Amino acid sequence: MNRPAPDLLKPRKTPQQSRSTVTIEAIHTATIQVLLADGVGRLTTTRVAERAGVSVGTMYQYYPHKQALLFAIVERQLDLIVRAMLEAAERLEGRDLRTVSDGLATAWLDAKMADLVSSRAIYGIAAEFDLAELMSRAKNLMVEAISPLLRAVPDARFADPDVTAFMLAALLGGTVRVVMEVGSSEDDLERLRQELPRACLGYLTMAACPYVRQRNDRQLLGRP
Amino acid sequence: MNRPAPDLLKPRKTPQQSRSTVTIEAIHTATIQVLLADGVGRLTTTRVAERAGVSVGTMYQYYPHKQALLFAIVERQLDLIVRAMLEAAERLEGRDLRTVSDGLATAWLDAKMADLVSSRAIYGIAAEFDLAELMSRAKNLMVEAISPLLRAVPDARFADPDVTAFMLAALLGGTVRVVMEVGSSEDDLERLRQELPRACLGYLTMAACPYVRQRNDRQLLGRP
DNA sequence: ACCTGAACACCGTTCAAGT
DNA sequence: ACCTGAACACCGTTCAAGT
Repeated sequence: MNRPAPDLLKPRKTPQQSRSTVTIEAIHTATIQVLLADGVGRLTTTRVAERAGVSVGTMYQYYPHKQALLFAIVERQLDLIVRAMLEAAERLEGRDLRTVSDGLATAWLDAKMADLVSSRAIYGIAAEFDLAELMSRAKNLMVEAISPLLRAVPDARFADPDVTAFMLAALLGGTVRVVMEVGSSEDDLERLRQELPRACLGYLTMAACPYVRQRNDRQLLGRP
Repeated sequence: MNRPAPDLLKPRKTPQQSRSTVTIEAIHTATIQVLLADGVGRLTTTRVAERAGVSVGTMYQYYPHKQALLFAIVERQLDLIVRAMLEAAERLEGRDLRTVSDGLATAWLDAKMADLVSSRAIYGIAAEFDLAELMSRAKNLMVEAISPLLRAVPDARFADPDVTAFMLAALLGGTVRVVMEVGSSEDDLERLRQELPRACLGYLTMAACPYVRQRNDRQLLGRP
């Protein structure tokens, strides 16, 4: 509903002189500062401009709306997380199911928990404007990384690695999101940390072909 | 951040005469209509009041903010879902692990998919204002329903049913949410429908004590 | 008890005028 | 090429005046 054309979300002007690059940077960091200090609800264009030391008009030369300010921040954060997952995927290529499962789950948790404040802030922003496309892109990247990883697991075969990767990405992303949004005491986060890897392994085991499941399960019995 | 006191979200005035009850109802349905017709972004107090056939001032006698309008809708929707889950829990009491797992997953999916439009609209609203408390309450109710259910499963023992219930609720809620937010083609929803029950069972099997896992797994091999 | 709607404060966005 | 800030349109909320 009411989604702006994608290119409108990008800075509308590319810097030609060095001073404008500085301006863009200043606006960007000012947005983060205001976001952390006052929350999304109190983030106004005037406040950001003031903090950045420029006039509102200047801001509108580089960011076409208020949304674009927030968009830039979310984009950077999603980038960090996607990169962490791609690195994990590379590192885990060819390892066994349990290692892959654990590796993905903890990589995801680490990436999200690394900057709790930013993560929470971003979930706070989420529906303030339309993040669907941005999230969708990030998710596709994850699926594209996980899918071949699943194919390369030596001790399991998946009927449809693409579907499994899709579901796994949704499971990881969604579970963490809900826990963080719901308020999430330290206890809750600790539980999440313990249980997410199990959920991940549980699903993957279930999605793998049956004989694998049995084999893998016997291994698990070895180490309670 | 910047959460209004809970009681401010409720109607500030209880109807004394029958005409005000009518007014409240009119405002409520007008909000839904505007939401569905124009989206959250275009929902304004004037528009709602106009559609309800009252003046803005009247609206503010019963709903202290714009947020309260949306709050009322989300509350009703969450209520429906929670109720569906409680009923499912009652129905599943004492059944075996697989039945319980499947029952919960499909009850959840059915409740969410029953009114796709509303569900999406609600996720769209979600961060527009602070739903944390509302969501938290709904989640607690679910955990309280699931936890005893897990205890009553005859063919499995859980080390900590509360933790498992907590995680299961997060898993169900989050996964569906992410898939719906990301845009979700019909294909994606179909995949979700197929995979969520497996994820649910996978996690529960993993969370159950090992000997159960093995037993349950043999059963599964019987019916591929 | 309930309703009205002009009035107020505030915010996002623009644009004519500057360097 | 880049910046300024008054001006405009719009929206959430209030309150004195009505029935």
